[in-house]
Formats: sequence, structure tokens, C-alpha cells
Amino acid sequence: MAIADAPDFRPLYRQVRDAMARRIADGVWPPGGLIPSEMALADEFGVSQGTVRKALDWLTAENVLDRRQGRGTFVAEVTPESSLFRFFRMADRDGRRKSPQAGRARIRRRAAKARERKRLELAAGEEVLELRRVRQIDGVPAIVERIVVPAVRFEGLETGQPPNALYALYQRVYGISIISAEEQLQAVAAPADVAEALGVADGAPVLFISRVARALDGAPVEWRRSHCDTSAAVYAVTLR
Amino acid sequence: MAIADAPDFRPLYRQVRDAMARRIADGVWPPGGLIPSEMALADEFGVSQGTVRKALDWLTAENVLDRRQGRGTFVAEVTPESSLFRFFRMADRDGRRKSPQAGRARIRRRAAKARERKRLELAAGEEVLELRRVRQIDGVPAIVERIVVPAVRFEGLETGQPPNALYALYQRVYGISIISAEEQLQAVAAPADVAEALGVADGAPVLFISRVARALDGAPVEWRRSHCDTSAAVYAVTLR
DNA sequence: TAGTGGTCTAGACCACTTC
DNA sequence: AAGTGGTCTAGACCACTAG
Repeated sequence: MAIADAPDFRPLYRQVRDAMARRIADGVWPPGGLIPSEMALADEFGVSQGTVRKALDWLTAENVLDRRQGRGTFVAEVTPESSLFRFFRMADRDGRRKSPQAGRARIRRRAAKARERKRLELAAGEEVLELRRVRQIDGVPAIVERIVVPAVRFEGLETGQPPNALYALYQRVYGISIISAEEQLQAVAAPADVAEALGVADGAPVLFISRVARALDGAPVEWRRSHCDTSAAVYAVTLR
Repeated sequence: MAIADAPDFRPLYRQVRDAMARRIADGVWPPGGLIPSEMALADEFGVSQGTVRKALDWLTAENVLDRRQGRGTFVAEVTPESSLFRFFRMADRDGRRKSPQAGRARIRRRAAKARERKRLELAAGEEVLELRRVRQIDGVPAIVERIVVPAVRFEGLETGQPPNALYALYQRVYGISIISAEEQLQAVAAPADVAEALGVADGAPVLFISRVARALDGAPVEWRRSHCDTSAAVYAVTLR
């Protein structure tokens, strides 16, 4: 941190944290990779080991790093399992988390609508990719999803079938780490197409979820609207 | 931490954290009160200032303490506003959080049912207090609630009308700080009594929330079941 | 001016993993 | 045995608040 073009009044541990976050976002430290030890980082940044530790602990709390005693510090890898555990909230009534299975998805490219431009902070005229699919829980269709992402960030997503766990793909192929998501939930009457896909009665109560997912830098990257049948699995969340 | 009946292999900062949490739970350090300085606590517990700081930072992250440079460390006061902001999740579609207004509540004391004993980890034969009420948002009935708490922890709650923000009362009168809550959400058809209380059609889709709230020591303290009309306000939550 | 928390340093020893 | 992170210590200086 010794070399700076302009004086930086942020705490050293904050500067170190941001410098390390940038290396991860830029792919200098790839997902799953081992990063240098505390001592090596302290030497490189010109600060004490304690200051590096504070930055490392911060990124660990943000689920960006993974520290293991005796082994080292790793860039947290977004696996299908881990991303589903963090952002897929369905569980049975005893709190045991469920995993979904994804059916075939249909993808198309089109101009962004006004509401999509607002949610994803896009300029006028920008394009989006829209993905529609049905996901199953325990073999039963349970979730109908419509996912919209900026086309420019996800070139090539149209070719081939996307996997069940999209966020692992986002990180592995596009270098985009999703670190938070804002969700809004409502109970609604199932529209005809949703009712048919889920195999429930027309107008049956379903859980509607609108989610905006954000990357490491805080930018909105995905808008997802889901209709969920909560008769078997429920939406589970812990407030702190 | 020098004096212990049995050897304690937990880290010192963990032991200090728990000792301080107990003082808050026992009312030795009342809500809003100033607690001793880092140096004074270090002397008292027989550990270094850095270890005390780690315990203080932990409780601060748990929203239990409030530290202000130059002034001191205070026990975070659960005000109606702060507790509603943390645990009441209704908002309008732009993400602006809403506050509820509570109508009259009916309270009764009875034996705990099997499911209640399980959720609240009660022994056989223990009693609970059951509170029923309707809450309004923007003047419109929006939430029907059934709240169950262990009678032994809340003696005297039956006398008088409980306030809208129960968790402030839990802390102020009973010394119980709620620090987390596990919620399960489902879309269901409104039962007849709920539909009538909310002024919606019989069988209309409503959001059903089952919440178990936990105190500083991790013990379950309240089981709350709510039916919400989400046609105007939505349930908003951020996943991290 | 005195006292507080916020930041930063430079060590030490321990527990765990790997070779 | 060597290297890692986890815990703990004992100082230092700074920024902020209050009398």
C-alpha cells in the first residue's frame, strides 16, 4: 500500500481488502486457487500480518475466501452445491434444505424492457437474454422461472443448455461472483401457464419471488422471477 | 477467566463473549447502559485488551453492543423502530420498508401442545401464553398473527395490552434479547377466519409465515405464525 | 485535558496439514 | 520437520467525545 497516486485515507485493512477483491474479480486469483500466506501478503503490501489478517477475515465473512488451518487461504469456489445452498431457499418443514433438478430451458435474445433496464441499471437500447425453465423438487415440477441478464455480460450463454446452478456458471465462465440477492415475495393466484407447468389448479396459491442478484462490485447482474408451489417444500430463511 | 471449576478449552475471546452476554441477559448490564472500557474489562477478566476487543467486536456484529469512538460501549437498546426494522420484513415494491400498526390482542394461558413443545424445546407439562392479534399496514388489516411463548419466561405478560413491537418489550421487561429468527414461508389459501380478518375473499392466496425466534443464548423463545395479505406490501429479504 | 474506541505493529505460542 | 492459519499478548499512535 506504499505506492499510491493520491493520498488514501481509508484504513489500511480496507485498502488491502479492496486490492485483494480486485485480484479475484480480475481473475488474477482464480476460484478454488490458493492465495499467498499472511506473511507473504504482509510483505507485498507493506503492512503488518495483523492488518492482512483483518482484511482476510473480512473477505472470509463475505464468503469470498475460505481459510483452512494448516493448509492455506483459498478463493471460495462457487460450486453447484454451495451456490444452491446459499441462494436456493427451498426446504422441507423440518428445515432440511432441498436441491432442485432443472428441465430444459428456452433462451432468447431481445431488447430490454423499461422495467428490466431499471432493475439491471441498463442504458437505453441494451439487449438482454431471457431464460425460461421449470425446476423440479423430488421429481415434481415446483418452480417456474423467468431469468433476465444483460446480454453484453453473458455472450455465448444462448449456445447450449445452461446448467441447473447458474451462479457457478456465472463465476466459472464469465468471472462474475454473485455475493448478494434482494428478494421480494408475494402469495399470488397461479396464472394459467404457471398452473399448467406446476400441475396445480388454475388460480391456486403459489409463492411469487422477484430477485435481483448482485456481483462483487455491487452491480445488479440478474433479475429472476419465480413462481413456486409451496405445498411440499417451503421457503426457508434466517433473519439476523 | 482465570477462575474456572472445570477446564475450558474454548478460546478466551469466546469465553469473554459468553460472560458478557450473560451479564446482559441477567440484567447486570441493562439495555442502553454504558459498560466498562476495554482496559477495565481486560483487567477484570485477566486477558489482554486485544482479546476483549475481539469479544466486543463479535457482540457488536450480533447487534448486541453499540460502540462509539470517544464515548464508550453501550448495550444496544431494542427500540420499537430498530426491532421492527430487523424482523418485520414488509415493504412496498420499491423496497421502502413499512411499519405496522397493531390492534387489540387477546392473550390466554394454556398447556403447550406437542408441536409447540418441540419448537420451543419445552418439557412435558409446561405452559405457554398464546397471543392473537391483527396488524395493519397503511391503515389496512394485513397480518393475522398467532404468537406462542413459554409462560415461565414471560410472567405477567397477560396483564395489560402488549405493544406493537413485542421484541422491545421482551428486552426491556424480561431481559430477553432476540438476535435471530428462522422463518418458513408458504403461499396458502386464506382460511375463513383469516379471510374475514383481512377483508379478502375466502380462499384468496395469502403468505403464511412460521417463525421461531432465538435469544442471545440460542434458545428458542417465541413461535409466531402469521398470515399476510401481500397484495399491497411484499415480504422483502436480502440473501448474503 | 483525560478517557474512550479505532487502527496498526511485532512479536509469541499453539493446532493442524503436508511432506 | 516445515509451513499454514488460530489465538493471544503488549505495546503504540490516532480520532473522537466530554468536562
